[in-house]
Amino acid sequence: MTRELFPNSPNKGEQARRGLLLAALEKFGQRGYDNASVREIADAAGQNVGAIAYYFGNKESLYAEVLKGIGGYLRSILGEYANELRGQLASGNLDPDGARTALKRIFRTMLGEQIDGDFYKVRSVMMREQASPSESFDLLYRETIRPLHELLTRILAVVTGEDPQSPMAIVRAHALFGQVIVFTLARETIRHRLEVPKLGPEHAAMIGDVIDEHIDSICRGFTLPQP
Amino acid sequence: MTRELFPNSPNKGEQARRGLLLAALEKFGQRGYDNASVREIADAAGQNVGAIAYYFGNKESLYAEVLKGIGGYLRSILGEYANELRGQLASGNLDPDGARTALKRIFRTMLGEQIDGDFYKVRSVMMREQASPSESFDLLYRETIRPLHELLTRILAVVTGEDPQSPMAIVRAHALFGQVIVFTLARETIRHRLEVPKLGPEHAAMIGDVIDEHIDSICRGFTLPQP
DNA sequence: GCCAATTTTATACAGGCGTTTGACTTTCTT
DNA sequence: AAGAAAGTCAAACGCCTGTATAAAATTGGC
Repeated sequence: MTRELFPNSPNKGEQARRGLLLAALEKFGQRGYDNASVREIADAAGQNVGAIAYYFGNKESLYAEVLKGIGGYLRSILGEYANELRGQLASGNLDPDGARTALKRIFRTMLGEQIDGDFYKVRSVMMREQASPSESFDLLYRETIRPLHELLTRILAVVTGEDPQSPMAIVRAHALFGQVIVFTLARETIRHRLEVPKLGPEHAAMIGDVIDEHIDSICRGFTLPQP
Repeated sequence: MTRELFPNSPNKGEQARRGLLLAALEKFGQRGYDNASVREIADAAGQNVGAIAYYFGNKESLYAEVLKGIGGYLRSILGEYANELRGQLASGNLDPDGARTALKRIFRTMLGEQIDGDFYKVRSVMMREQASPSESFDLLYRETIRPLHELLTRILAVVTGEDPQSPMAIVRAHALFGQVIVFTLARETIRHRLEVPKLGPEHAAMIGDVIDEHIDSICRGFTLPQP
């Protein structure tokens, strides 16, 4: 649960292992699982091809380890705050205003990470997994994606007064979620449309402002009586 | 500009060509560009491997043709209505209420297509292209995605009163767009969360209802004075 | 400094890939 | 019906892949 994708270590073997994991993340992200060859990954890590078999058994297990690392990293981003919110939800100490603020903070954090941070290395792997989930993706979904999605749904349900288990509440949370991750998933589209060579923190801030507005508007639809 | 992904033809050669394109779309969608082998595609089309070289030159050109077909199909879905809206925009005959209705209709149409329709064959290919755009994707972006995105931005700008060329208007349209396509891009996630084996028309309807609400709320944020 | 365990290395292997080739069959034109 | 054009097909090519092997080099504990 550190902010490091893969923890460092003084051991020689562990360092080689870590180097392979980092190189694998990079190459899998850049070129996809199939296009990234084990030789290429080993070269990028300054290792021999055999090292992958030695440390991970085979290519697929290396990939599974990379996904595990991604899961831990993603959880670490929102980890403490998410637990805090879970506590407030459990004790009933989250009112609609607090829930609205929490949503905005979560989305801001996600946006910041996705546009700066090490996330860019993680992004492509995640996107490819959404397009064609591997067996290892199940683990990532169960341990990382679903808990976050459930948390979002429960927070939003505080605002809307819906049952957080109801399909509509889940769909609503997913739609809101979509407003954020579309800037990751369809990153090239928005980058082209804004005609910028690269999305930076200033874009993350502006996107955050727009999404804040939308969150406020949508929430107001529930707290204000319908006209 | 038909609703057929690839037009049929009485010619023998054209039929073989079409069979290869359909099989290629299916296989590229199921397994990705690299994993779908030319032998596999040819088999699925009931053709010999050499047929791909004969009709398309090589695998990459076959893929480019598939992407072209996808572009035409996507344009055909909203084609007439989009042109109608462009006319209304050009003549200034679109008021905020009409714009809001148009947004809802466009999103409903997209949702319906993405959940039923032939779109499911197209979806995986599109998702993979977002993860790692090929050279052929540029064409798809320029001729299909960008025009739709620009249209959405202009319609939304009628409601918000923003300059449709301004970054905020573009970002706002992208966020709204995200609410819809997240049900395609992160389809597995919502399917798991709703605990259904398959998303059907009834889900498309419910999702449409939720998104309509959100559109209305967000638009009301601009038409009503801030409290 | 030694020995055992760990790590690194080069090489080999079988299999699948996209593509090419050239002979063959079918279809169309006149 | 004949000849040309279009389409089909099996076989083979060179290349790259993931993995296995076994020898060589390095490391760490005593």
